Amino acid sequence: MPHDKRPPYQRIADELRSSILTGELAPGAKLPSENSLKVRYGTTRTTAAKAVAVLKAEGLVVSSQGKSATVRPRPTVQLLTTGPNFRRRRAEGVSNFNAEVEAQGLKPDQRILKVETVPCPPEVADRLGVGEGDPVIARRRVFLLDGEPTQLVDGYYPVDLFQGTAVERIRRIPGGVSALIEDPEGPVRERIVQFVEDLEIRMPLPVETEALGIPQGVPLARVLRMARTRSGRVVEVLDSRVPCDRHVFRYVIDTP
Amino acid sequence: MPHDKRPPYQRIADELRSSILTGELAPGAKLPSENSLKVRYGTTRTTAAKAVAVLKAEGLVVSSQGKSATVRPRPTVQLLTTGPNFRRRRAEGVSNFNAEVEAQGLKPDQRILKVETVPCPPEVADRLGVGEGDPVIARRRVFLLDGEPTQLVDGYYPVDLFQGTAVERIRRIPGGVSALIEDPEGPVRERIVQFVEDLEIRMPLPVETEALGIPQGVPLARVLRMARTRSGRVVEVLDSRVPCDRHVFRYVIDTP
DNA sequence: GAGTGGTCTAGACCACGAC
DNA sequence: TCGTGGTCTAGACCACTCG
Repeated sequence: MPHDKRPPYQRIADELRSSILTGELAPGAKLPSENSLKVRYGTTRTTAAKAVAVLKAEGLVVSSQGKSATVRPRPTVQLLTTGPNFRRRRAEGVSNFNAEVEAQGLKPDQRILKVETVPCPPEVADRLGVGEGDPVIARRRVFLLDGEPTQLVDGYYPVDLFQGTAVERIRRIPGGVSALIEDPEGPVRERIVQFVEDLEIRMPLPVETEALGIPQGVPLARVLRMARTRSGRVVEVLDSRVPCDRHVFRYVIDTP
Repeated sequence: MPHDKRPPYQRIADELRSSILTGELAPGAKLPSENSLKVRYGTTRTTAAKAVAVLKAEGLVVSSQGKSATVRPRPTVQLLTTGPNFRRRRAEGVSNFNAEVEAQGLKPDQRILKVETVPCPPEVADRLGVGEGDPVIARRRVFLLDGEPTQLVDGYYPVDLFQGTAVERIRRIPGGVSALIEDPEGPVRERIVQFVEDLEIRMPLPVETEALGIPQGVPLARVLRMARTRSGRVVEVLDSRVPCDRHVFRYVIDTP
């Protein structure tokens, strides 16, 4: 007999997990039903269900009513952040997200949900150098991958620079806001020389789960990115929510 | 009456979550006991426990036997990655981790668990430019924060460069391996000009949970970092596991 | 010792999906 | 229609912590 120090539901979870990690149960494959687990391990369905719940919390398994639980597929899109990359894409007039996604053979899209002037939230105020609660322009967008929502991206812009510009209009800006910032005819007329990107990783809240269709056990990256111009002013703060089952991050850092 | 479309355990979870997010239940505070929830909501303890389990899976709550469930504290240490930073710390002879942690008023430490020559794992082989299974030197370390394990860091090094050097000895290398790589008297004698850092975020496996003391509902970042020298050769691959409840990431990207 | 969470049993009803 | 998972009840025993 195996030493049964661990409770039954963990033993069941352990064995299923091994099958998944060795590839015996491939991504997309069906797990044994809770009833068959109940029989196989001589326990109740409640306990079998708890074992499956463990694997869902680990992000290895997804399930929904009426269907068999299945092994979750692995992440797909790489989000690549490098200085030269940004510069090249600015020149080409494509957004970073679109370029990355297309390079990986998928169909990107984005939708502008809302553009509004709002009191500045604290994490943004810190970075943008305005007072908390001061008015800022917020552009709220959702990025799509093959038609499915895949990122929520809110852009924040100082009113003193962007009031009355295309940033305030609920319409795509050709080449993105970065292009407008660097446009020699635009409201800023300065080059962006630096991005600072902060990643905080946590489990999503139910609102985020719903908005992004995140399955159980999938972490969320909250990415706060500020763009600084040559004069040192922060002209944009992006606040993104990125589900970690569909993305990996790559940063390229050159050392002087 | 509230429309009870959502099941009772979710309603309980919702109310507790609100209390946590508004700060009414501060980090470290005790949650109501499962028995008191059972009474308050007129249900069974099983259901109350499930509500608490939801919050644990969301990483908002931690619990253990005999003690009240409590609100989880927030992350602390920032891991800052920038080119100039690396260069400065190389000059000062301190490691990045140590510098970051000390700057934030905590006591860093690291322990070398093992140094061994092993068959190269696939993700490392890709990056190091050696065949999968070819021998490589692996330095396995654990980083500590105030005495608690906080990161697992495995460094991989090509044997042709580092066999017979300090990299093979189970002892700290003054200034770190980077210093040895750039040492004009060392085995490589080239400057590191670039880091490429890949982050994959997922929930930890039980082995990782145990090794790092990760509470439920806390994601894990697996960071694969390669260091490239001026000649283009990758001379080091670091494979780290970083619990996301104790760290946030910051990358600074300069755009040419 | 009293109270806490961890885990289990043995049922039940329901919503949903596949056939 | 039948099998699936989603959820619940009403108990129970245990290990642990705290006062």
